Amino acid sequence: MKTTIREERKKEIIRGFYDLSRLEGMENVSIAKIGKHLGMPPSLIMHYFPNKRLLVLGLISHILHQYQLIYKPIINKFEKDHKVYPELLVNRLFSREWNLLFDDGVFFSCFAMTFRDETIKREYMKLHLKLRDTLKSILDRDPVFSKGDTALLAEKIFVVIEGAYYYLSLIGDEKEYNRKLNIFKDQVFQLLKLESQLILEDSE
Amino acid sequence: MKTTIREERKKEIIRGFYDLSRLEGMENVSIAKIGKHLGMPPSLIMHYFPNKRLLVLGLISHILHQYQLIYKPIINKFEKDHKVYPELLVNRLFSREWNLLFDDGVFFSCFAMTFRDETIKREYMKLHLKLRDTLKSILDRDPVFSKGDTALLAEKIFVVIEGAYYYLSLIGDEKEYNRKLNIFKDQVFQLLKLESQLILEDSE
DNA sequence: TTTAATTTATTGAATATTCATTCAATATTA
DNA sequence: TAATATTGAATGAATATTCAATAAATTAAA
Repeated sequence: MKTTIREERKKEIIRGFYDLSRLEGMENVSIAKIGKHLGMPPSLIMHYFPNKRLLVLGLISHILHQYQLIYKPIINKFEKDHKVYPELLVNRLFSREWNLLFDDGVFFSCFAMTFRDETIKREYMKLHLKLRDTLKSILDRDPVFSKGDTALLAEKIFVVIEGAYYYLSLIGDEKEYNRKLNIFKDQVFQLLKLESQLILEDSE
Repeated sequence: MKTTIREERKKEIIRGFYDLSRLEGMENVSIAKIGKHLGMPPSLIMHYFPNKRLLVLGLISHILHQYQLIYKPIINKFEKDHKVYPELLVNRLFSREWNLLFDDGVFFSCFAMTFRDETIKREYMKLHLKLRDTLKSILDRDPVFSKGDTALLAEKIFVVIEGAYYYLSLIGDEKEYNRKLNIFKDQVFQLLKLESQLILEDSE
């Protein structure tokens, strides 16, 4: 276990960076602040992350990993089943229990960096492709949906999910939030319903 | 015209802030840099914007105003007509000529601030409500669509537009970009078609 | 197994640079 | 004459990063 201390410390630092970003906003977090927060000198942070960009890159991997985890329970649920129940799927795709575990502000701060850093852009791209692919494989296991273009359907579903994720983040009022959330859930539900109708009609 | 110099200068400063943000990323733009870029001392900037937050707020108003302008030609086109041609509408909603006039990186940098600043959040919210309202009023002028829930339809359309705006910004490859763009255009087209079908069926 | 050598982890002080902001003085306009 | 616009110099605080020194852990030699 040569690298155990090293890896532990790196994780600890990124975790501290994330926690502070959540509290104060990413653009207001400095290496000195992370050091103070974790009770270590800034020079130790620089020892593990030789410059700030590498630290930011580390945070982004962390964020994207966390984001991906959100969809883990969805996958697990559907891994046993070989049939997709649209209501169930929609509810899970829009479930926001994880909201407590994940900071949207940090996510979008990192996303904004996408426009100035190709490496970061690729990381985000990879995540989005993976999410679509996961949904595709869920649909592929269903006897009906697998007859259609599951990749296409996954694209159409995720564009609504992500548009909703973006737009709903602006809404403070809970009632209004839920009203709109239900609109978008219904919209995805319609996509699923329409697709299965078309497939069933074709096979007649 | 007492305030003409004042207002001109403020515009100039915000314009400089925007230009630099575009070039170097918003988080890397300081008051000193704006000053150098415009050939004026930082103290003059502080004269018009007593602190940086006010300057950022000014930039955000500018951005959101520009963003809104994107949809001006769409509105103008449909203001004369009292009929909505779905293909035409979709093409215009997804038209990206304005991409050259508008920096997405700055837009999302400002959007990220939404999570830490209620004033900024409200500004963004206002913009999004206005865009939906504009589309609603276009649909309201159409004899068919006006019989349905135009506000609901506008929500469903914009969530796709905004999801696409977000997602497509990650895609560099032009072919792939256009392939996906067409998927989302088709998706909105389907929303419009389905809605008019339902209305026409109901009225029989 | 103990010791010596070497690599890695940690510290704290110091660096130059950049940051937003202040201020008093001068120039311009109303 | 009064208000506003503009300048340039100065501020202290915060920034990322460097460096030399010490402590701890790991490896190699005895």
